Amino acid sequence: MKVIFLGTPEFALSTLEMLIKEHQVVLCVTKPDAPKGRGGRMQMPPVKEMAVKYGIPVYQPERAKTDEFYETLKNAGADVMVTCAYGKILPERVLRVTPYGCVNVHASLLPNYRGSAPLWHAVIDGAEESGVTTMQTDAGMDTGDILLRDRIRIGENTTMGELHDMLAAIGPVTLMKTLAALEAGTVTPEPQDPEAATYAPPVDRDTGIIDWTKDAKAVHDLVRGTNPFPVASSILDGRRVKIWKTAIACRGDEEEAESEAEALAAPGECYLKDGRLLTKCGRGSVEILEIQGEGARRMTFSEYRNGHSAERFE
RNA sequence: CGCGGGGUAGAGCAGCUGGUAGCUCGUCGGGCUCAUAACCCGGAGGUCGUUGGUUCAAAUCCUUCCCCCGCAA
Repeated sequence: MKVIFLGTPEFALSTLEMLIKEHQVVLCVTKPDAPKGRGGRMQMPPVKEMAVKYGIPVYQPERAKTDEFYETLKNAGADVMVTCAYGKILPERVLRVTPYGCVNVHASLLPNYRGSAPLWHAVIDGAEESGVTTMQTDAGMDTGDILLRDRIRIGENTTMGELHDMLAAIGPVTLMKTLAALEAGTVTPEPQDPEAATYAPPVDRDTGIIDWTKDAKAVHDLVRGTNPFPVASSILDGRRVKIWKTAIACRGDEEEAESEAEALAAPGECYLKDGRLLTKCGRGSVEILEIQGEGARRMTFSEYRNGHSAERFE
């Protein structure tokens, strides 16, 4: 089929590449170049880089609600539009410029985690499974009828980055099945249950600030759910630090009770137990495995402690 | 030219109002202990990122380049 692809970040690359191989991508729509990284130099979105590499026309409008946007997509003469983390809501009329409409590849099991950051929230919430959903895009925020879903399990220590890679790997597969089924007319769009919907709002640096009064599991989930971006952070003895990796040392529940002394410790307090350097949480404790101070590289907590005090997180 | 921090023993840091370097951990040797990421004693290990300069003298001041990182986007 002739396809218009709309996507922006790295997550969309595997899907775009598969489309290029299996179908004919006639136009790539992506967000405008933006200043990025240290130095603030302009950089093109990952999707644009790939499109350029394959010699596919690129369109980078600021807004999607313009006549120009509508005309451009309509004139592309495609059979179907595919969106994958494009980052903009498409107007109703645009969704109808191709015979097969628009198919969205979303990194969650809809109706769970509608919105822009499903990967992050699934891990932060401690969800045990996730997956990829393809849907017939409508004018809402990930509210369209579901076409196909593929599931995967999320491990206890899986990071957001790892989940990203897993879903980026199956996304193209789910999409190919979806397109084939659409063409063959063998798929029945299934409406989402609005009552069951949950939302995944954008994450920023503040999302990663650790609340040590929460349970060890919640702290650990936040750390892995914000790795490798925006990364969990806290204040340790007055210094800002990033916390890249933790392990649950003690859940503090019926299965894994804390000792009396531990239960009384203040949240955020660091202490040694059985040769391990632990940090007290609201309930239970975690072992910090990888930490990073300002202006420093990532290192183990033991290394960090050689040159800094490490009494208590705030 | 977006703002800013940093590159000093194997690791993490201090020293940076100039006079050839110190702490913690590790490591090696010895001691002590039922035992401990315990403790005690002793040793090895650094041309202080790179280039040039100022000076009687620079890790410490100025300069070139390389690398790392935080913030903001």
